[in-house]
Amino acid sequence: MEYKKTLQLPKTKFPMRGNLKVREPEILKKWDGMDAYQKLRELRRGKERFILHDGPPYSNGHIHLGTAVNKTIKDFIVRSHSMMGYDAPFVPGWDNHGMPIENNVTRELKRHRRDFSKVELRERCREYAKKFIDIQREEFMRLGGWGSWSDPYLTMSYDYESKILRVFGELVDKGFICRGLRPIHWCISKSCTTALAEAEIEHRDKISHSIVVRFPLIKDPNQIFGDESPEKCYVLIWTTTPWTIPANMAVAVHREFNYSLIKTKAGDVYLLATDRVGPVMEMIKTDEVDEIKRVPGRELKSLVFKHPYFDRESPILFGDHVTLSDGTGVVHTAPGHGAEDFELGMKENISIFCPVDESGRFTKDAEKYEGMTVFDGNKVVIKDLQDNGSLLHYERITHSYPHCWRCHKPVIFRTTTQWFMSIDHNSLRKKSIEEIKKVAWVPKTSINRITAMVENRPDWCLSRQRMWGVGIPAFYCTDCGEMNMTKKSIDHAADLVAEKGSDIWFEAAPEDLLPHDYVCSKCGGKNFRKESDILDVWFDSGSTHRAVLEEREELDWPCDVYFEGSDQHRGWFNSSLMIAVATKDAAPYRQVITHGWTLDEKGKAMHKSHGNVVSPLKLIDKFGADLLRLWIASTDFRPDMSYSERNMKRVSDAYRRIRNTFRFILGNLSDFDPTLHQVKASDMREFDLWILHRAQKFLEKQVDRYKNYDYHELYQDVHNFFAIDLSALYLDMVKDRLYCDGKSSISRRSAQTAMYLIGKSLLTVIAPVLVFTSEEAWGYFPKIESDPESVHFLEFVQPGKSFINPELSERWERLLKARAGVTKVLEEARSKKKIGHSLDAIVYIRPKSDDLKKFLEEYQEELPMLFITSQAAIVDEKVPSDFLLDDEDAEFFVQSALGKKCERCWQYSEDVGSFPDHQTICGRCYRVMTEEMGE
RNA sequence: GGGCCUGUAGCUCAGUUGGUUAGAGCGCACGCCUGAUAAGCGUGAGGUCACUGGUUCAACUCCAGUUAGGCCCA
Repeated sequence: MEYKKTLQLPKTKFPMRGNLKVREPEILKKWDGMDAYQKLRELRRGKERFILHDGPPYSNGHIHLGTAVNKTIKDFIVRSHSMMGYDAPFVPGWDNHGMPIENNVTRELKRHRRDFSKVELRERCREYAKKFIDIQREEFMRLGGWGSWSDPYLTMSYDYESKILRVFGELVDKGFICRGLRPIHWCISKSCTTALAEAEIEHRDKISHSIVVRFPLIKDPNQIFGDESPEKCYVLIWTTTPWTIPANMAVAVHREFNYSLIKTKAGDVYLLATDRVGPVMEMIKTDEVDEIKRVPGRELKSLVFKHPYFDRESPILFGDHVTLSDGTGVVHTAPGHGAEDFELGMKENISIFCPVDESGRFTKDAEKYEGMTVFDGNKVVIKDLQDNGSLLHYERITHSYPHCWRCHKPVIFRTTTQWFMSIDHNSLRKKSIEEIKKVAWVPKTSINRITAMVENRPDWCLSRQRMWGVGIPAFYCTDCGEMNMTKKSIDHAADLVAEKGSDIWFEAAPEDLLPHDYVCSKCGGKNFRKESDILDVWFDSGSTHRAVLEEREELDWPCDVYFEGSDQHRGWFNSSLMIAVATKDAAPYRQVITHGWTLDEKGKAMHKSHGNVVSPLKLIDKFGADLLRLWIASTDFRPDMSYSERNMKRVSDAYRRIRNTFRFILGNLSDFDPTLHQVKASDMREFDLWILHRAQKFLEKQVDRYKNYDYHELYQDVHNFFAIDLSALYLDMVKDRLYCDGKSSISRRSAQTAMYLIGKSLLTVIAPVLVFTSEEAWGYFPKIESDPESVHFLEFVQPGKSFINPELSERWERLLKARAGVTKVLEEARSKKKIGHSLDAIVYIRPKSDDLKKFLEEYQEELPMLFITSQAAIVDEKVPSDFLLDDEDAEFFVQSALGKKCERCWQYSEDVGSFPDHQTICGRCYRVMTEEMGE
């Protein structure tokens, strides 16, 4: 007879292999069909809210690995909180305006761009942005994240654009907005031609011209140079931007440094910092020199030098920014072309001279250089200096220099009239720092970064000389030139934008953008010109909390969490904070979590030019979204995350373990109906209660992991629980009962009850990470009436606190310790070919203490199950055996199992053969066959 | 150049206020099973805790410096 057919072997259609590439899209379709996200909202309606506010990615290009990591962890956060019972909505958003899109659009049009009006170009930008919103939405959704994808927030939506203007209006009203002449980074490349914000600058190496130049002395009222003939006296300066020489207005020294007068063999006298004499003399290749005088910097006051070739004075000024780290200790000062130079110039009432236009060409103020670009001008300036003998040294050097983050070209400093948000108005900076202290920063150290950021940031330059964005709603009176902008005029514009979009600003005539009968506040004139600058896109995204948190019914201001990459300390965390504190006196977030960057296998940043960029789309195609999600969960996101194929392999293995364990559980629950077959705890087997205790403890811990965002520890714990507690221990040992005991026996139902309770709990605990697999398994899982159609609608399920039983747990831990000795001695016997399967063996244990002996004897019945041997015995004397192990608690001996192998359960037993109608099976199986199987 | 962060077995992570031979899982090696089978089980080998110096009776843990990498800035 084929006894195999009388066993309850696992039976399930849940496939062993994930085949995620095919299955995940099916599940997505299912979710779409049931409107899953909305349904979850309804289920959680009225519950306490947990709001994660999505930072908007830029709607340009496909998603990359970093974006995938960001959105996926956001999904972990949102889903886990939803499973904790919160109403946790997720409203995704996109940042749409800005240079990159404008550049791409104009680049596509090439030279035809001039045939298009601003409004037409903006229309193209809008289409471009829309295209990538759709692309990225598809890509994000494929990752498995739930959210209001059909109704995201977009910074280019009319409502949003209108809200930007209203927020701007509030700032105007409160006095935060001002116009001013400022030196700013300026990109002169054809595609940009704009002011750049701090965040739009990247530093990279550049080859520059390093020059040392002498400026002749013209005024020396205090006789610093003494009797030296004035036409031989000079001050030395060093610069790496020769093109700023035409804009030189002064030379700066440090009060606290010493300066030397150096006389060369040729009789020239040079003024420079004492500490710089050596290096500079070496540079200009003059070593035969005498120091004829040493003067404290403060005494150099009133010296005036002459511009090397323009008829212009260049007086000595004092500046704290002067250093001795390189150069001559005397700084060439061009207030039109540098931040510190500008500040010094303002302070000392030096004219802010900026003879360079927006395309980087010298203006007529630069006289002979008019029309040249500054970078071409470099060479001409150097030649001019050389020709008139002012150039003492020239070389090319490589140094770190600011570049435009979009076109990657070097930028220049240029002083222009810009719009600013004042960071110190109304104590904004101070208040912001106070607000920072009230926010929970994760990791804790990130508070250092944001604080330093806010303490040191300059005023926010809000204007951009571009067209793809929200126009700054200012008007200039064409009669008197007065700038006109009030909260009322801005609100009027905002109303129009709400209705027609910000295009209206570019389309309509000024009078159609102003309230009726509006007149110039200064002269009463009625003719206006519109401001042509637009707002910095960081202003758009810095307003999300106002335009989204505040405006959406399902969201709240402030929100619970911002979660972004660590670069956003300077970006979104900062801009959001500025606007929030300025307009609402508080931070827009209670907690800010930052994640590191995704690096390649070697820990290097991913760059297109390095060819080490990993596409999440390719990974999904190859491995499936759940595997990508599992990799993300497995890696601590706080430092940087290093991606490699090797890691993906490791995660695949872990995934298979998890999947197969579920498959085994499902297979063994195929005949289990929880409403009919659950065994109450008091009737359950002790071993089943032990695993329920373990599971309960484990699951409680994992909820804390979710609360603390410790997904990588959760991953480790989950994997260990599956691999050790379940697969290696519990499930392996319980197989005999599941397979061989009577189908409806209480021992089997007891095991099934444990597996059912644990299985359901585990599905919920992995659900936030393995969104697809948990859903798929849920489809095969035994249900009760109240079970929802999606596992993601559940709150975290646990077997119950009543299963916590430390005393019982301690006893089973002790038994498992004995088991460790047994497996070792079995391995010894196996390696010598004495046994194959552990059921081939009987194990004898000779405890070294009476206590252990007594304890093991209590569990005599359970020992064979525990060891998966046919028999186990506690003995007082040594047992003759070649296979023994002596550990600190006991001695272990192995012999061949007694009796014959039962054909049904494969255990050896001495009663095999004693049942005439079933000659090849043991007593236990005989009873099952005759009584429970009703034979 | 400055600020902040990171560096524990091949991989991913633990390691409580400094205190006995630094842990886990995976991977790897070897073996078993063939009633979870493109599965399952067992045993075992892997670490000068980035480096150097210091504090201490004692340092992966504290301090200083170096080095490698990251983000932000100049």
